[in-house]
Amino acid sequence: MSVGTVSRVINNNAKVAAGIRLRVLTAARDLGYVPDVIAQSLRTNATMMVGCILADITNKLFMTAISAAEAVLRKAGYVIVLAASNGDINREVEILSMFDSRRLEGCIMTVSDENDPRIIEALSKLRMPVTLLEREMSLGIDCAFTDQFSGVYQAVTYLLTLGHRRIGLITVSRETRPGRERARGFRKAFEDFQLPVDEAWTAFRGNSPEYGYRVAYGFLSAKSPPTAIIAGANEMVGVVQAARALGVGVPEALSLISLGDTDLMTIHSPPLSVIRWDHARTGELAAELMLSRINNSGPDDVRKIILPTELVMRLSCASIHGAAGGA
Amino acid sequence: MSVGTVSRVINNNAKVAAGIRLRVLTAARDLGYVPDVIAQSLRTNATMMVGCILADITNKLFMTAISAAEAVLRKAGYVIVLAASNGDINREVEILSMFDSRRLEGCIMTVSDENDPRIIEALSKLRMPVTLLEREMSLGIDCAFTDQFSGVYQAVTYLLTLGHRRIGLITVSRETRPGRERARGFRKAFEDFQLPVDEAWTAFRGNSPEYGYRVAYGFLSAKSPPTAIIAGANEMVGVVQAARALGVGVPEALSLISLGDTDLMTIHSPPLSVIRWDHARTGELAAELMLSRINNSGPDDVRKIILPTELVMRLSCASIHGAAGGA
DNA sequence: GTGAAAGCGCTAACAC
DNA sequence: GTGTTAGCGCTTTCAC
Repeated sequence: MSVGTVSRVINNNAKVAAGIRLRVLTAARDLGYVPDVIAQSLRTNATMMVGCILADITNKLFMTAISAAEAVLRKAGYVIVLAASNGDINREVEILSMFDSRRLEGCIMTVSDENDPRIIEALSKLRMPVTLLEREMSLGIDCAFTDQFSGVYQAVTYLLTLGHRRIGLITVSRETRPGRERARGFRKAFEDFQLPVDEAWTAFRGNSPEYGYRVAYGFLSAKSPPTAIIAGANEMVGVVQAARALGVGVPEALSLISLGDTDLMTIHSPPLSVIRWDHARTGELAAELMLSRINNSGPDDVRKIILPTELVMRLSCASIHGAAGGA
Repeated sequence: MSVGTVSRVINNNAKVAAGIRLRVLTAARDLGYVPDVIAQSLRTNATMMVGCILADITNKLFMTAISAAEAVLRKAGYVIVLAASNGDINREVEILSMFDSRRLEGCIMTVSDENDPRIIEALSKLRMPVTLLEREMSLGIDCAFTDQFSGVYQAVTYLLTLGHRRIGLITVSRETRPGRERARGFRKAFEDFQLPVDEAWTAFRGNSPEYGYRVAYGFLSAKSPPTAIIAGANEMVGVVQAARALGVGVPEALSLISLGDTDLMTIHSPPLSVIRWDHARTGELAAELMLSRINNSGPDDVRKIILPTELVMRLSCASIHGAAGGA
């Protein structure tokens, strides 16, 4: 009963005599033997770990994706190493190189700026595969994201139809796919209505309630303020607070649409209309992309998965002509 | 320039001639050399990883603690391996043994049942140190938790003072410290008021909006329903929805106090009074306990850290004698 | 079907 | 100060 044999039964690989196998197994149990994954990793070059980098690991929407990713990765024997970047590119680069030296087999992440040369360089000289979550880069990197263009396009179109013309948009940076696509959807909706695009009420430095509050407070204090605001789920918290602070009624004086659905949106009264998508599915798909990349299965070319968004009408949007209504 | 020397400059340990050191460093940079942490780990027995197990990694309040823990662990060179148990003890045991075979150096976790023999056995034969987050066990395990007894005691006392007598409590299982302490605080408040403890309106199978909804719906449909409900932050979402569904006004007909503060509580109108505590601090302290355990610094005996809670009065509680009010 | 032995990339003890 | 070497716990040829 040599170490080789033990190894064989542990990995129940080759054919081992049933008797020996049993003896090894019982001995292992009795001794409380646990294979040392570190040593295995050194030998096999497989650490069975994938990294995840998020700007904020406290964000429920993103963590919903990570949670789903964790479930599929776990099923494949992988474990998740989680790190927060706070939206700092330097930290992202740092974490990436740390993941690299720890030999993680892949990384699912949200870069904070798709165009920053530092991250581009880091990513291009990385030995492990990366899958982007809600991000897109021209580096031959797989990604899974949602159709924020259509989401905002739909939201703006809806508001335009209700008669709104001064429409606010408070969201994340355009250095990132969602911000860029949202800006694009915003413009396109105006254009398709043959209306001049009015970007006076757009703000792209989100992602926090504080930012939402500050910007919305400014917007709503103007001489002729926007009559509707579309905001990211995080920023929306601040928007609602600003409206309340200024005594601006929803939806009579201000229509609201959140980009991303949370408990908060239905608790608000009136319940907020939202652009919604399946965060968990995003994470699942990102994990599957990752796994097939790790296993070298699947096609060799870059894969980009795009998921739909939908407009959920609740009661936070009113017609500008006076009558309140949810549709 | 031998491997030994290289190792020495990488770990800038012993004295290496400045010239050699420089040569090694530049060579390393030019070749893009990254030390293999796996090999280091095998050799030094230090993986520089600590695990975290949460029932739900989507829970913002707990992730706030983990995020803070991650920050302090990172400063010490550690990385976090995150796993979700879904509140399933078997999975907790499984994850623990997986962490063990991966040689993680420690684990910060929330067990789902402090009394389950399976987890007790697993924990007692674990080679790595464990720190409990919001949990307490009699196994000589360090823990960091908040004073939920006082929180609920304060909340109930406040409501009793306002004249409420039928008070609901919807929260997590008593197999877990917070549930147990909340139950204790509930009873104690009644006793100190010389009032019979009325546990008709308590429910201890939370932790979800759905549960909150179901229970609150039942409570509020009774012939003489509770006039106040205290509920965990998650459950509170459902409580609010149930109240709305049944047309029960807050605070006129129902006073509400949330156990745990979230954006949601201030967005609700009227803003909800809450029992609040510092989630981030909890995580920080758990991480510090962990580090000192790993480094064998600090005293050898079990350390239990208890953090305060506070009552934040907003506008969701009314006097039972008719007049609404926040205090 | 099983044992012996090499070697994964590193660190640390030991010589010099 | 620096080079040499053993060995961390495992997997995987290669003999038998």
